[in-house]
Amino acid sequence: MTDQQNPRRNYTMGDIARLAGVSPMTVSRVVNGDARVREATRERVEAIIRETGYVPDPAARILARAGGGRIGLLYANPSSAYLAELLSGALDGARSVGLLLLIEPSQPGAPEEEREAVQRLAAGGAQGVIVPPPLGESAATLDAIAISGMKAVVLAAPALRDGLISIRVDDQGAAHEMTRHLLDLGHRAIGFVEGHPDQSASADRRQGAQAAVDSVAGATMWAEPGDFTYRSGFKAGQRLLARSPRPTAIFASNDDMAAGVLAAVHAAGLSTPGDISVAGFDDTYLAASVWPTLTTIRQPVAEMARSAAVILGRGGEADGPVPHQFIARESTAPPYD
Amino acid sequence: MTDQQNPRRNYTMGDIARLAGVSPMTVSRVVNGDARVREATRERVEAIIRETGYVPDPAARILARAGGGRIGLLYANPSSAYLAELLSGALDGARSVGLLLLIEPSQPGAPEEEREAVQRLAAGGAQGVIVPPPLGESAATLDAIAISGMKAVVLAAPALRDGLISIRVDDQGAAHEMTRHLLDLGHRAIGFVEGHPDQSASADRRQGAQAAVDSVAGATMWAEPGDFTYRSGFKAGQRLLARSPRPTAIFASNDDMAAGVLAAVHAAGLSTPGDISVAGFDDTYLAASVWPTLTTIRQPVAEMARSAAVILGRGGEADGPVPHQFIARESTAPPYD
DNA sequence: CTCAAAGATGTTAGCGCTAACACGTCCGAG
DNA sequence: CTCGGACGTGTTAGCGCTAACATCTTTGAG
Repeated sequence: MTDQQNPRRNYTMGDIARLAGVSPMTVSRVVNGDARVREATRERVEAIIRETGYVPDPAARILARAGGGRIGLLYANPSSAYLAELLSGALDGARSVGLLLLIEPSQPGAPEEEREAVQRLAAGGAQGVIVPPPLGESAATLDAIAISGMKAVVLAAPALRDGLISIRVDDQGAAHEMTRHLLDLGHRAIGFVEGHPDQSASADRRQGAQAAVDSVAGATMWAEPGDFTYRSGFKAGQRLLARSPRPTAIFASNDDMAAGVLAAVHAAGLSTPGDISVAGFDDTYLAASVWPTLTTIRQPVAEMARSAAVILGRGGEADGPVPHQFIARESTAPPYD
Repeated sequence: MTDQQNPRRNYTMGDIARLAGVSPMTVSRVVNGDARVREATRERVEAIIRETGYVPDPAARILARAGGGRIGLLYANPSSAYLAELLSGALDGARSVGLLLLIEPSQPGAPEEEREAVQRLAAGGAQGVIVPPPLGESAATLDAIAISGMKAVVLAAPALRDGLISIRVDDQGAAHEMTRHLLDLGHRAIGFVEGHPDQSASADRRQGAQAAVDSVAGATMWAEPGDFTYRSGFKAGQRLLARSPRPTAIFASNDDMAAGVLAAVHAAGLSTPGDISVAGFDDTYLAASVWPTLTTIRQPVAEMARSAAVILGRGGEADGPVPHQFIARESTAPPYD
């Protein structure tokens, strides 16, 4: 009955269909890239869509898919440096496969909270869930996911359970590469700051670094524990600087800790990279903000999140480790000597 | 009380209605807190809901409200420290008033991108939009919002256009309070690092600080420009430390810059708070991570985002400035002398 | 008691979209 | 020429929920 009443209403699929002289179903096919549409028809519809700026209503889309088409993204507060990238990537990936992204805060370390976050996602109708670190190695979260029956893609962590899909960089290889860089600059006494012991990437990175050091005669590496926080990096840095002989380069397992190391170096009255080279890992926002800017390894978080969303939507597997990238900045240089 | 019931299949409103022996409409009324339901009925339905763990399908809800019930959240990359809090708050607020939150990345400084982000939100059917800094003071974003006809709540910025609602702390008062703290400790030569000139909070904070300094005889303040980045804080810190007489305390307009100042202090071979006290603003994650931890002003970002969502959903106004909180940590102490 | 105004609940009709199937066309094999 | 089937496109029937109105049930004033 009500034909054209609300002027400020957005176009619906029906409007587009009318304008293009086809049925709504054909518009739907065009929008979803269904192959069985004649080229001429497709073009006509696409022209109208472009003209009107039509965007299909996600809610209706989801609903029509009978409860399907929803995926969840868990997020943990502390990794806030990640968050923006994680979010853009996941949002983008979800949009590209026509999924609704449900976003749910979790609280790593509080099993009950973790469980509830997963349950809320399941209750919200999510069929799959993207699990960023450190949740991907938490028993509480993984158990809750298993019970819920959702598919899951874990980011930057191994697939600890059957059915999990893992998307990660080659931590060991990347750490090897960074260490190699320090060795090539001429450093022989290298300090290493480990990541959180509960995350397997920590061990991987350490092993990669160690392997590189072992491959060069006369090179030594001292490792200090850390937990991926600025503070732990600061303390580990202090311990490493107190050693004698003092390392001429310090490689921290992530950027936050590298920034902490930087503070420790300065607090000790030394300079970077003049006295001590410092390297980080992840290439978060921080890496390019601190002074001097950090030489680090770029982990394509947005890309990884996008893939995760696509995999959850279309099915399919991760195809091997995600490529990382070595980023040379100001914090590393040859040892003064 | 976490029942371990299986969330296998998702219940629909019809299921709940059948189990409670009422019509779906009555369940809808209970779920939405409609007053016109007999107490006995309400209780029966609520019991079933609790038992089954039923959660109404957001997509269906939105759809049924005929395009209504959607609000958008713009987000800007650089403010990543904010993001986690912003997101939790907005998500929470949206949920509490039954709205779907559309999240859209924007790119402050790129007018075309900003415009498109707003348009995507409008095309997605958002009726209102939450605008975090620095977008709330960008002409491109504000114009696009005005054209789209969406309501908008700007966070931490003034209402630069008619119809905008602003939610912010009393920047001037908070800065006054922090400066007062430094003065009370005995500092008389105070350095101030300004925020980005395009954000009005920068001027507010500066004025608050200046007013406090002016109220104490013999106290002086030197202000250096900055732009809210770590790097600008570092540089401003260096300039302030080069002054003579050297300030004994430096108040940076946000935590990122305060961290930069800290680095500058250490790079100059000085210590905090022994030689120089340092204070920040915002109380982001960083403030509690750096060493020494920063004395700062807590801005309840999550709370503000939650209110924004609720205001967009229910209508209503912001009621005056949001209360801030002074947080004393390790980075401030009496001047050594 | 009666009747109408409240009060409580049910019915109907979609919201905008997409499965699943039905219906043309047009083709080449027989 | 037929006819089966491939291909394009339209039709039908909801997905789970909520406005708007219809339909009962209470009330309590008169």
